[in-house]
Amino acid sequence: MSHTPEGQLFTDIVLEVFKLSGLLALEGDRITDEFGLSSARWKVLGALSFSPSPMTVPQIAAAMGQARQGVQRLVNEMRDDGFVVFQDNPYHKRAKLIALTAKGKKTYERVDKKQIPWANAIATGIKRSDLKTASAVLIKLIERLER
Amino acid sequence: MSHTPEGQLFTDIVLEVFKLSGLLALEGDRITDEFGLSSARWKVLGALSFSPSPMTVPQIAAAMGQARQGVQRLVNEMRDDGFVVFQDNPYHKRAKLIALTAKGKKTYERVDKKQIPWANAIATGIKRSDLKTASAVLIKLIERLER
DNA sequence: TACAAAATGACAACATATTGTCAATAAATT
DNA sequence: AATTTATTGACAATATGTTGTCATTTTGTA
Repeated sequence: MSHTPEGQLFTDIVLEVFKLSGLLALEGDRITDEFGLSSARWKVLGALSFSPSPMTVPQIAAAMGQARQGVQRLVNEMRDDGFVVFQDNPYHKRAKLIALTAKGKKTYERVDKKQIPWANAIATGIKRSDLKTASAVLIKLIERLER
Repeated sequence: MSHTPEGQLFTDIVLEVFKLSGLLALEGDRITDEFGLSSARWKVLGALSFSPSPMTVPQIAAAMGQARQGVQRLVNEMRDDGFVVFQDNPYHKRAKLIALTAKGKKTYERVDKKQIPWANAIATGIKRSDLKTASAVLIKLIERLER
């Protein structure tokens, strides 16, 4: 048995995703450093910012595609540093709702502002349609791996 | 200042890459576990397998987009476990050449065989041209981040 | 309702990966 | 050739992330 053409292309993409993920984490650390954040913490703030309502730790972990225990540790530290706050969950005694504090919101906005010119510069000159296709393919792959 | 359409799409891709990378590492650990490997070790074997000649640790790290120290630790452990061997480098006294042992080659082939049907299944039904586009976009982004 | 199964947070162990430092080696510069 | 700069491996500290266990709480089911 050998790779189908599609299977081979997917295998190529796997290697590229690993490499790109490492490079992006490095750059994310640089961008967020001055705000007391890191790539990992930035991702948590992002998940909370995109959500219309506070989330529990397992929900954040699912959104990030990570184990809940690692996210729990990050969230605990970010609470100690004042970026998030734990709210009582009326529907669940154990699973607190994690909400952004004013500091958390403000910091995320500052990072976002700093990130914009960087993102624009990197994406310049790549066809919009190609970026859309790449994004759609990645989403499809994520869906297939989540099951 | 706000995101250009391309910049916004790139930002979406960043989040997708992070999530996909985590999911792929999980699946890679499962696939390689029975062979005494992990996603991280699999990537090292892959870098060596793709190269026509033995590589030094810094070369492997560059190919993987990672810090050399982490790769050094992996390589040292993989030598202890018999997957790779250090060869004298005629051009460099300190930087040994890392080569696959027979066990390393054989193991990589076995993992590859096990990985093929998985890759084919996941990629089935996604347009070949879309996969090609996604791969090309990722490569472009990697190049821009490496500088 | 009562009981079994799943979810959650706390804690610990371990794997992965970056950053920093140091001494030895190699490469570049003057 | 001599000196400076960069590279490399070893080692340590730290951050990130997975896995496993346990007690508690929640959810599903008989």
